[in-house]
Amino acid sequence: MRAQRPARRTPATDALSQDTKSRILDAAELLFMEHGFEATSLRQLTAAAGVNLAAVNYHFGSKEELFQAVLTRRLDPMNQERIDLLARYEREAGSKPLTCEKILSAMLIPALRLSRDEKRGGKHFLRVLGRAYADPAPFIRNFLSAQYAEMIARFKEAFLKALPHLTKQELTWRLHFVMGALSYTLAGTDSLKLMLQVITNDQDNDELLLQRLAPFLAAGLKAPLGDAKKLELVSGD
Amino acid sequence: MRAQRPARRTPATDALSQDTKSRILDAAELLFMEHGFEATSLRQLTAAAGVNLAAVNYHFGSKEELFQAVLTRRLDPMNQERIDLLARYEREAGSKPLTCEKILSAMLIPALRLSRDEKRGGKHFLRVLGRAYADPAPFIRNFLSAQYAEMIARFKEAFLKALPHLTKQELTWRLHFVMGALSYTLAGTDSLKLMLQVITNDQDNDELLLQRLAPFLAAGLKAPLGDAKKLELVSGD
DNA sequence: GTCTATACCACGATAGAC
DNA sequence: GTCTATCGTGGTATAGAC
Repeated sequence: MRAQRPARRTPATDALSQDTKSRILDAAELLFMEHGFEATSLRQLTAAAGVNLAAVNYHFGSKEELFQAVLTRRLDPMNQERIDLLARYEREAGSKPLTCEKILSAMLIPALRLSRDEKRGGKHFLRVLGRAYADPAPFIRNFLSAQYAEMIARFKEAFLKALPHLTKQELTWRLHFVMGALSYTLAGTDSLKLMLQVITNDQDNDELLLQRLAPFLAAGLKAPLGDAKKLELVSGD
Repeated sequence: MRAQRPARRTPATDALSQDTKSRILDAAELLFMEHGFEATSLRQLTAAAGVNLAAVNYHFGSKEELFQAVLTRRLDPMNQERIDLLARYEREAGSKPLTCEKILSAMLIPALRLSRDEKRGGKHFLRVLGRAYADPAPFIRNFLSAQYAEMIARFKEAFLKALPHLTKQELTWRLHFVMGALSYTLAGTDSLKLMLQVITNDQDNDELLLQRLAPFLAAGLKAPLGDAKKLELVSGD
């Protein structure tokens, strides 16, 4: 069989162990999820993928570029889905502003679908993504901010219309909190689960999780502006 | 001057370059903050601390145990402060249950004080901590869940009294979201700041940040239980 | 007890043979 | 496209100086 480099891959062709590039991506997604980026060696990665050590550098240029490829493969379609869903909701609503809950749905549903889709990495990928958010490596930070730029801008605009009482700056911070809680939750960090003694069984699935997260975030977004004295954050002893 | 190993260190003695152990801890805190745990080499760390390469293994046993020492040095006192502050609030309130805001204050104020205290690592440490939450390494996950166990248990109990309409399980999840947003925010991940185009100047300090975070979290905690249909999370496309 | 120099094997990356 | 050999650097262990 002649080796060739396909211009564009479809989900169908990714189904069972195919070309070198996809095998590397699949193995990388799994191992980065289990051990993180730095703690995953190219030697164990290429061994798991059944390819030569040098194949990563040949196909992706470096370990860092491989990581970006792992992220972009799932993240771009998911964010595009979010943008499209938001646009559809806005079309359906006509000139009326969307509710907070509706806008949140446009963020959460594509993430939920991805986490359920084993063919697209499922929870593996979201955990890699959640960890990437907190990574201090500049190449990751710059990459993520570029990947998210368009989606964030659109949702910010939608939230501004839904929450006219908030200033732009206030909304920016609240979106920061939303993204924090969201990525944290989707990443499913075990440390917190352990801390909180959560028993995660199969019934307690991602859909139920997001149904719990959504009201929490919606209430936070709609909250009245903070009063410093009420919270006694001024350190008086 | 005779070399000796003090049984217990005080903040005062940590003020200016002291013994090998403290110099290593200070350098580690700074470098782990800047580059993360895995990306920081013991060679650059010991060079920055002005000690020999083998000193880390002599004093701490391994790089992993050094990381735990970096965490425990700040985290234990902060969580003890949280527990004490909550107990004081409960004493002052008598038999009445505390408000959500008051309980959140007991969580946030010690964190805010730490972030402001340059002598205790300030923001450096909180950023290391935020990243540690998302780290998949088992030794970090187990360590953190053990360190937080007591604090979480006490606050959970307090919140249960303040929010009698929530089931224990529901509260567990909401605390998960709270910890997510909190650690994320305190960690101050630049990727999100970049994504959201936040201009962080000196006036936009941590106190202001927590004054914004607290109402958001309080509203989320007090939110009514979620309604799945309202959020249209059921994927009917 | 504390510190230093050094040796060890695994790592990411790359050049060059095939 | 793939493979092997090799380089500089990573964490770690230890022998011996003080």
